[in-house]
Amino acid sequence: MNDLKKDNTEEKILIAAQNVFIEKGMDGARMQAIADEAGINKALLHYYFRTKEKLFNAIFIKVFSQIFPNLMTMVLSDLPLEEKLGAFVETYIDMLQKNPFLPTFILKEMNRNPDFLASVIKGSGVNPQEISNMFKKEMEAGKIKRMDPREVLINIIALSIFPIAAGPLISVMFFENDKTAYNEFIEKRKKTITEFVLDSILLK
Amino acid sequence: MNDLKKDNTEEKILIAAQNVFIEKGMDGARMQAIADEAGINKALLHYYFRTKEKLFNAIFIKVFSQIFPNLMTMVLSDLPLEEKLGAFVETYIDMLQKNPFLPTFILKEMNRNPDFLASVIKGSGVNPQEISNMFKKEMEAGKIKRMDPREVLINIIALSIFPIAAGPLISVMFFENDKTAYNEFIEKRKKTITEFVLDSILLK
DNA sequence: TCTAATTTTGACCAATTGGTTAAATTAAAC
DNA sequence: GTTTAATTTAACCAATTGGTCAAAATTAGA
Repeated sequence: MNDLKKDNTEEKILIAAQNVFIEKGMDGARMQAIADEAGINKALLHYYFRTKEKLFNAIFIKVFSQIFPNLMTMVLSDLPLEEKLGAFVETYIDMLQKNPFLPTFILKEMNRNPDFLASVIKGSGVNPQEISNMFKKEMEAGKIKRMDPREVLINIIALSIFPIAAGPLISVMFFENDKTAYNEFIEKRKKTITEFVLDSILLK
Repeated sequence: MNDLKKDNTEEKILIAAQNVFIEKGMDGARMQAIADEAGINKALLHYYFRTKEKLFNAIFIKVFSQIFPNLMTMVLSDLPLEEKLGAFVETYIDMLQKNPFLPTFILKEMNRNPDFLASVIKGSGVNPQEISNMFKKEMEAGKIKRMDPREVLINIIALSIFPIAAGPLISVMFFENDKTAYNEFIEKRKKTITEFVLDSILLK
């Protein structure tokens, strides 16, 4: 058997499936559309991934690992908090700009199967405890205000994700659907989110 | 013709459709499921709303008006900013707790038809300009920091909506899927979001 | 009460969709 | 080169789904 050929087809399928699933969701995605985008026969799709659900699960796992990128390495770096936060927000929003449908996809499909979600999180290597500990240390060092460290993290993520997930809405409501103006707004947020958070948590 | 009966059936359909659409989305929703939930025949569904798309559009408009509740009246009240913000966050999160699928529904289905989205927003009576002006006045009065007023509003909404939209994720990652602990967390946020925002924007 | 309009229903339909199968093609093993 | 196994394809299938239709039931109006 030629591994090269097999890997190639499988890879093509995974890329195509990710595109279609992220845009249309599980229910809106069509196996035929995925086959077309991969440039293969629909039967071949079922040859590699027996059912739509199995293919979807594979994609969900793959996508989930992308949404929490080098988050952990950043948190564990020994940069000062200000720079750490700035770097995180910037690369995170960068990634979201390239994959604007990603947040909504996760948020929507997350509710499909709670047990599966739990297993995906466990397998993803994301360790919120470690991030919380990082913030706790900064609190004990008197650098930032005492508060629930989970809340700090969730606030940062919320401020980063929401304006992209709600892009079309914000674009229409605040920028008369001018995409350039909206993109500039998001671009600026790479800096202002950090300021906003630091102004709130830093002990002056 | 008996208006009472007609209104009753139509109302039953609208309620059932809202439940099904919000949980399953446009693609995942089944006309049969809506008919069942409304306790009527599927043909009757098509008698009142000719197509699935027409029914969906009616629901989207209805739901959209719920997600920005008495927002405008709150903004226009002459309470001091601190109380205004506190009241908004509290009632807003209250509403979201009762309709946890609502944000994801809007975020997902928003991309289906941009023109329709724009028309819905225009018709919804939400006026972001007026809210921006309110923040601008507070800036000119030297009460809060000078910044893009749109950003203030979006940050408040992001901090309120995201932790509910991402509920299952947060529940698993931070609370070992303990719903009670998660709910307490959200409950506390009714206060802490306000503090978080005020700490950041207030001029001390 | 009788009639016309409206509302409700059950049976039905065409199109779509996920999935199968058997045959054909390609690659690997000997 | 022949055989064997893996990959790819075209044709097909059963189930689901949005939607229709004609008849039945209910209501309104005279």
